[in-house]
Amino acid sequence: MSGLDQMMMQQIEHGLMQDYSLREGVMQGVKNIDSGPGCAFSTPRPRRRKKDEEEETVFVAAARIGNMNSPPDDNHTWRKYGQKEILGSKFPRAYYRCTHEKLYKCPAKKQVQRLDEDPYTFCITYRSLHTCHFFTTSPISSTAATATTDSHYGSTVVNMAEALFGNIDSVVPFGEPYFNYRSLFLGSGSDGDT
DNA sequence: GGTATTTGACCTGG
DNA sequence: CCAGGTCAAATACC
Repeated sequence: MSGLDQMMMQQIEHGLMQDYSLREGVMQGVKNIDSGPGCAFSTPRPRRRKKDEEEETVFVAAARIGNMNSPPDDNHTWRKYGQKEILGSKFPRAYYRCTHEKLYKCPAKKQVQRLDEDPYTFCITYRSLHTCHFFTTSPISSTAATATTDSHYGSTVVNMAEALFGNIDSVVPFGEPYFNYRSLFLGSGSDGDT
């Protein structure tokens, strides 16, 4: 098994995330949710919630030029699977899942909530870890992937390796300039904005 | 025709 | 019971 590899991936992804987060000027706050009470599987719908999953809340400010209507994209493709209006927020919260969730069993999910205080700022909460780290359309995993005969993926793996080794700039073309980010926490009430 | 997105309903947790 | 989260069906766009 490539458990080590997976772990490495996670670390790398984390680093990468921080990397691009810094690029965009993002304030990052990681909150690990840990609940003790275990849930029995008696329910007909084992919809697990509050596990030892990792939750990363990232505040990112989108540019006020054009794409402010949509949150900045990371190195993954997301498919919106729901939207709900959150109490206390003027804007609805969007729920996204990895596009390749079914292909690569990528449990990665993210919630995008626009701050009512700053419509230009998005509160993106990343949940779970990505099994598909880069390449929105190409799979990862050297040979673990189902496609082993497709030489097309060969270059992908190489690129990935380069990305992992620090050549991320080559594979992560951030063409969207984000600026003007504000780190504000709603609910704190300690913000003397007058 | 296929895929992604949209909207409502349903379910779970607090 | 309320709020939040997820799924499913329908629709729009590619």
